[in-house]
Amino acid sequence: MVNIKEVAKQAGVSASTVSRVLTGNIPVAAETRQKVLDAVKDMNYQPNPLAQGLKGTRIKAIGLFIPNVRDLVFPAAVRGIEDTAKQHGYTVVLCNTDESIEKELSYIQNLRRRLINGFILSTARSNSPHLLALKEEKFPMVCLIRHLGEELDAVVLDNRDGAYQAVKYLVQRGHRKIVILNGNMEVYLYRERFAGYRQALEEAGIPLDKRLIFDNINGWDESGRVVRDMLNSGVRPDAIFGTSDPKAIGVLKAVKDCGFRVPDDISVIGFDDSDIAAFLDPPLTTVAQPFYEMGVKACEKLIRLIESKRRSRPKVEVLPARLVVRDSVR
Amino acid sequence: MVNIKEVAKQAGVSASTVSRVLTGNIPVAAETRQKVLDAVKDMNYQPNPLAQGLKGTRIKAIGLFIPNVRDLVFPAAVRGIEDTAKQHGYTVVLCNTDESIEKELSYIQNLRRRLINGFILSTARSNSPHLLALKEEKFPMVCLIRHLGEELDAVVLDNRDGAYQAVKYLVQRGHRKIVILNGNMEVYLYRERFAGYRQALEEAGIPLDKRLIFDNINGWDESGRVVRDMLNSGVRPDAIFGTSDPKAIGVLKAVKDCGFRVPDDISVIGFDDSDIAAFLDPPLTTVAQPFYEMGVKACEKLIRLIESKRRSRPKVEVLPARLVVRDSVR
DNA sequence: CTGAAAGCGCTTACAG
DNA sequence: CTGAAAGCGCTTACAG
Repeated sequence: MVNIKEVAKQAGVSASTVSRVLTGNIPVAAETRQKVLDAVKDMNYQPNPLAQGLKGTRIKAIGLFIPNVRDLVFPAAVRGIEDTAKQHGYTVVLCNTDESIEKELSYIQNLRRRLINGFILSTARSNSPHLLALKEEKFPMVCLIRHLGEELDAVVLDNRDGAYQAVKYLVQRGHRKIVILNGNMEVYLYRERFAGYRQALEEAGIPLDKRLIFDNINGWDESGRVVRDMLNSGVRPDAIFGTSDPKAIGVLKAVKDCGFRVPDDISVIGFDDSDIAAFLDPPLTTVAQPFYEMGVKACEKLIRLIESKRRSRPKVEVLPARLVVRDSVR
Repeated sequence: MVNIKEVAKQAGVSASTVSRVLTGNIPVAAETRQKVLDAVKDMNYQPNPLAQGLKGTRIKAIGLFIPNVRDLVFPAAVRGIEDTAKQHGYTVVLCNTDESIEKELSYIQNLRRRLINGFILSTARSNSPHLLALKEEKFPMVCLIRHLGEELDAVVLDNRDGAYQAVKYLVQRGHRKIVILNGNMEVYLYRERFAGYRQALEEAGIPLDKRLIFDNINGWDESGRVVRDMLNSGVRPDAIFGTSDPKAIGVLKAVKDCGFRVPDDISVIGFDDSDIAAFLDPPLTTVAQPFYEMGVKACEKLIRLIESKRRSRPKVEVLPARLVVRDSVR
């Protein structure tokens, strides 16, 4: 690999000059500049980012924390982030945290030292002191999809309203006995979605029924199991609200496995509008979360944070939720 | 961030000594060693990987090229890779190439200079001179899922046999008019799958029928469109073989949209056994490609390549395909 | 076994 | 506008 000295030699200038034309913020005579540019092109020279990084220049990389790429919902966001990063010359390091604090810590340990200029976090529970600590160090970071309150920049959906819209729609269609399959209530977004559920029911004068409320459910296997147990035990709801598409997918299958039709016997509604939603049978009615766009926004926000000198106050950007009506609700 | 000098000072030794105990391959007196370790622990010191990288030490990062994380099939492989990488202290940089040579080139340009120790490529078409060139430079790399012949290490499935098993199964179940929806024939793996299709038909004495063979089809939208057109034009196959699960998913929907039942009227078979396959309706019969395990294997192979001095001859590891029978074939 | 020195490939004050 | 020098934080021959 050719280095700056060899380029300097070929161009007949000093290494300093080469560096100056390449970094670009210090003026160089047009003629000299051209000679350097020619040599650079000729030798196909590219500065070593490690050396640049050592000098404090940007290494142009960001760390992305998500629970699991393998979850239906994250790839679209990841793609939005990566596309945006690439566009700005940044590289993205993927970290699967499985929502484990230990894993997060070990990634942070590993990446913190200048190998990365900032983080996008899609992983936060309410108690994340290690993340707040990073924030204290002025490490650029933005939360995506999930967030930790007002202290950190974030791009999130209006989760309460999304759930509200979903359940309100169910109510409007005449359903009253509405099951909610919710995620871990330690995660802010699930608390919000529950709040939306409750609000819609309250407005309709439908009392909360503990037997219809299921917490801390993850993914399709778990949601399927819960629904099967419920149905087998004789409970017979009008509709089931899965607070994520994976949960709704588990519901779809479990309901049919138990001999009921969707939506004729039981309506199902999801949350996410993942890529597969329209291809399910029946096509899933669900609340859209524009993952790709959210990824783009989060990444742009982060790069702005990294590249701007002064810190402005953190802002959490709340995007509107939108119900996508397909055929899984009667 | 504390650096090696400060640690040396606290431990009362030279920076050289600190470096020696940390890298570990040069002997240090037990007592000195302990002092250093104490200081390191005390100050929570971690060497700056940038500086280490500059000196030629491993930066411990790998670049992962896939067409698109958002495709159903890649996340599981990505996860296998990332888990393995993490276990070995490596970091993975995700690159979505969209099968574009230009994108690949720009990633290579960007990552080559020591920011990455090697590549995992899941992206190769048959003409990939830029990848072969990397290989020439002795850059460690391994192909995953797709490969480029014998010159490069690789972990792939026995694609021909997988397709053969699928179509043979169809034939055994009494189907004769079997449509194949195949991918881009420039991709080796799709040529192989086609070969398997042909072989199974030949063995059964069923002549190839051009009207049942569709090439260069990508993803569910395209496959759905093709199937709808075919069905509307009056062609009525016994079975449809989608050479990837996404294609099969498009088929499932299109067939039903056209008023036919799966599998009663038309059987459908896929390839991949993606996570969602069992949750489709009907659950999809498909050829399993153990993505996670393949990711693990590829990553281990790459790390071995990176960390071993001498190059051994490239080996392509071909894993056996396995048909997973569910309910989409009559 | 240990320290002082050189050097990895850059960038950026410091002179001129 | 340009060059020589120092320095980023390490590692590793070179002496001792």
